Amino acid sequence: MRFKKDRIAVMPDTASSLSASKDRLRLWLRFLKASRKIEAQLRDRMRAEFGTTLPRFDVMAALDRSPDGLKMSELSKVLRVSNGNITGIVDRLVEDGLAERKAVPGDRRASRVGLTKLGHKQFAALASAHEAWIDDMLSDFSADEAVMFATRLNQLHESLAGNAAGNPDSPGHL
Amino acid sequence: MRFKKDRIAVMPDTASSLSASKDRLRLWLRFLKASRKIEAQLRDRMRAEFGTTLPRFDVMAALDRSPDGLKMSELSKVLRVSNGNITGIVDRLVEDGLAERKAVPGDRRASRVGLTKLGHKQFAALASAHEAWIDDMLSDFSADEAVMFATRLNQLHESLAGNAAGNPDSPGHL
DNA sequence: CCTGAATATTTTATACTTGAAATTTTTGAC
DNA sequence: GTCAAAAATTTCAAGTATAAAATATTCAGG
Repeated sequence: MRFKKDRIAVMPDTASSLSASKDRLRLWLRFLKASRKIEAQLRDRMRAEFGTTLPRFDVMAALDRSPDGLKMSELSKVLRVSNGNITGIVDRLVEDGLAERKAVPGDRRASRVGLTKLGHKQFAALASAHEAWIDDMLSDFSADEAVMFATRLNQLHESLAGNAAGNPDSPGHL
Repeated sequence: MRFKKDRIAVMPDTASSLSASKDRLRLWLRFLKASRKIEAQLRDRMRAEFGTTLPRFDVMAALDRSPDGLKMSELSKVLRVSNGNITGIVDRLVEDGLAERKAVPGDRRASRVGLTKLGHKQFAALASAHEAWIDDMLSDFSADEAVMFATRLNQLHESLAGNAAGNPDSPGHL
């Protein structure tokens, strides 16, 4: 005996809810598994081919699109990571000559971080390789299917709580 | 003028590939964004309501399903994280009385890790809350849609390289 | 001016994560 | 039996991540 969803009142509410809950849990576990596998491969290739990391790439991506640089707090808001975290990553980028901190004229508390010439150059190579890796890993998604899934994922993201007031959305790259 | 995918030879191959590549990149970025948002909410609730973390939960989930316990190397394989990482997480679970290491009779190198009674009890509460949180966050996915997406994600996972030889798949929970 | 609230950032403490080196124990070839 | 390879785990160094406390600076009233 099988239950069909279009037969009403055959399956009690609780049983139906339970199975939906399990299905959603399974969806999340698969989601996480795929996401981690893709991230692991990206991390390995970043390391092997460019000697860098994903967090550094994310910061560089944000800076590459901002000709005038970003303040530390802007970086942390755009990338949605903590302030203290950004400090460390930017420190290392500066040590490597890929980024620089410039004083903000009217405000001695803040500084503006931007990529150096070398930073922009390295990011261009990184971004190009990154796009190719993704294209390869997701190659069994057609362009149409990719657009469809991306749209659905965007709806999911919108529906999730935590879009704190004053956060208009879309930090751009991420 | 618009291009349609069913009109052949209208759009040169290179242009078509380029846009597919961008579509897949966008898909990946949305994917990552949604995944991170869900993880962030789970982490916050784990912390706020149970004073624990996602990595601890993952380890406990693996142990909860193994009555005889798991060796450190088995844990690290199942969860796909490094050996050294598991050592630290299990250390802290042991400190908190949630897990215990038992010697393996014939082999003084290895030990078997299992949940204590308290560990099993806490995990039951954790798992129940976790499933409810996911059910809430993914509530705009119907059961059918969840199954469909999970299937597609599984195909994606299968298609990704890195399923090292001798790794039959499916670590169970994750 | 002065003082307290707000802002920008860094520092600190703790935990997670990896990859690689080190340690201990087992096992197999001889 | 000995000894080197293999296996199980831990230790280590470096980087990533958070939350919370500390520091420094700006700004708004009074």
